[in-house]
Amino acid sequence: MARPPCCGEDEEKVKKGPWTAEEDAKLVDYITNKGHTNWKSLPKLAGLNRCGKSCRLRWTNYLRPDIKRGKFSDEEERLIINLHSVLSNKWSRIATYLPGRTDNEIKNYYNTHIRKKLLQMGIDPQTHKPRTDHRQIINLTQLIGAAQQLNSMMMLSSNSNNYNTNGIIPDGLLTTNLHEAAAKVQLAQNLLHLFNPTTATSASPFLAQQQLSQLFCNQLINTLATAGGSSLMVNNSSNGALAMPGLVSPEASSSTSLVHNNNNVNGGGEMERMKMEAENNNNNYQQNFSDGTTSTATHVGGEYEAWEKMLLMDDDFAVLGGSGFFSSWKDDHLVLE
DNA sequence: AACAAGCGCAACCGCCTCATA
DNA sequence: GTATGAGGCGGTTGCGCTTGT
Repeated sequence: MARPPCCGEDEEKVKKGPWTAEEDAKLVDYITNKGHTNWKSLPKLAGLNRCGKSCRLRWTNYLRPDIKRGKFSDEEERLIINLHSVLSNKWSRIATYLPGRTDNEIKNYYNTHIRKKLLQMGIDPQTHKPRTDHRQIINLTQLIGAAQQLNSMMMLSSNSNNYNTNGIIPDGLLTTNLHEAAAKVQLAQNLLHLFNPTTATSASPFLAQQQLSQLFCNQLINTLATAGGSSLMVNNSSNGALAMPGLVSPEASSSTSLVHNNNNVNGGGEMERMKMEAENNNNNYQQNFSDGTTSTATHVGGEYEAWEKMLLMDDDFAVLGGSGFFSSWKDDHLVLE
């Protein structure tokens, strides 16, 4: 049975449409003095002929005192793109990283401004991957540069002498740790998926793109092999995904890829899967490291939050923009055929 | 100046989740 | 275990403003 409207039989009497200044004042005045513990009863108590849901939306999206209005800064825009590439359309989650901005505002901004920009650059605004249907390819040189950057990072990560007793590489060497290394691996995987020529049809008219893809894949694979060797990277499962054997899920008897299937189709990919796995395991997720040590992470406010944070904030993480890989994506990295 | 088209954004709609009885 | 309802979320709509012709 369908749920009745939130305002029930009073619906036809309830005002809809734009709010007047007088209504705004009433709502602000009431919430300032009494707060909002029950949105359903609030309109009546505040003297408003509005549905409680409408009041809530008006307050959270417009009247709240901590709302930052005005144009989004470049920094905010970059952050939104980064967040969206990881969280997909989870606007409320994205909004938590932008103080003063509402999910609705971010959603509108993305759908009107950012989406257009990405499309113009040949990037699919939903998947954040290049749109092959528009004969547009990413600058190979830049991608190989990314792979080389990954290489040097992996060299440090793969050497156990670089870690302290906490499993973290000291700042003096590099501000990173195994988790960051895994994030980089995830990047590599994304790139491989992006450019894996086997995903192109043999009838593809874009031979040049395929050749470049093949070249890039070879470069990247060589770079990764040099950096990590078989001790760090293994070929996992039939999909050819690269795995990091240091991190093993509790259920899996063999290495579980941290990096495959990060396709954002369901808004999360592998990281979301790990979270779900953690939830199904009483919010715990055990990490078994190559040196025999283990650590258990919790889902809520725990390791996965940290993971997410790292993926979102790390300047070196390619798909997330920042000052590292693809730092100039905004300006020049796309080459039109 | 008048009109059409496009754009931006506030607001709404309907579904989902979760707490509670 | 189930039903119910409030709150939350993402998708969509529609109106007013701007820009182009």
